[in-house]
Amino acid sequence: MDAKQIHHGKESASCPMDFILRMLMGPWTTYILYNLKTHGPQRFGELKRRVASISAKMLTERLRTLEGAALVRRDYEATIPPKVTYSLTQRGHELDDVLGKLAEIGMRWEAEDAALRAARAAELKAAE
Amino acid sequence: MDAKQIHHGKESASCPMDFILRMLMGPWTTYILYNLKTHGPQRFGELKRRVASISAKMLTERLRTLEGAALVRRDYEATIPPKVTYSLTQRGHELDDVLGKLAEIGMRWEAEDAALRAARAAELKAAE
DNA sequence: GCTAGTAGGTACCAATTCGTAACTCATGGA
DNA sequence: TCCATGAGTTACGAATTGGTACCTACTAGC
Repeated sequence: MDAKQIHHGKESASCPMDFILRMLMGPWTTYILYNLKTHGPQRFGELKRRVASISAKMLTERLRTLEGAALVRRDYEATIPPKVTYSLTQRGHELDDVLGKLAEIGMRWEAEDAALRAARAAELKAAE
Repeated sequence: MDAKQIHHGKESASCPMDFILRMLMGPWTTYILYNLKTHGPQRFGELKRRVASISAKMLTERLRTLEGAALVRRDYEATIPPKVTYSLTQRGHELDDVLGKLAEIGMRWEAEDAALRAARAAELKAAE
């Protein structure tokens, strides 16, 4: 799946977070993880409705990747219609802290930037 | 630069880490941040030699993006030949903790996976 | 009999991404 | 005179990505 990543020689050993970041990225991954964390285990359709603009193809692909990385568990019940529930594994929950910190920093920066923009706008207004 | 990210309605507000993750990703970003953190401020060529297989184009583009996000500072001296030094900003250093934790988790998982593979290999050997 | 819902899979298509190779500018050295 | 250096920029081209539309199987409801 990531053929271009074969290049690195000695550098790869120095950056073990690379794998995780590659996992967390992709426009939808954080939404999925976030939803599974805050709303608990969910079925495919539920998840799809929550992320709204994601396509079924993408959601499937992301979930399969996350499953492959052992961050998400897939429970399949062969009822009719079938019922598939996704939940975070223990490994998935190990990211809670980091994701939380990331969210906190993101919000702080957003607030700082908003304050800066407001200050600049006030400055401009005072100057005219 | 990220035109596809306009879609989200109410969902975007619930995931402020999305911006940061989008920043941290891209095959090279973590290498760059890691190098600037561990080896201190560096010139373009130095950085390029450390990351080895990155192209000048990509390095420039990533550094510009990081600069735009205020994670990296660019100091340009118009000598001949020119001298450009890159360093982490305060904001860049705010990621130190998270990146460290991510690295720690990544290494732990790598070790766990290696142990698992070793166990499976031993099992196979015992079975034959 | 027709449609809707569940959980996807598949084919195709357009856009984006990333790498490679060549070019820039000014100077100092062989 | 030609080449190398530092820090890029630009053009081109191939591969990857992600979206849309359509297909599956099965059953319940109208």
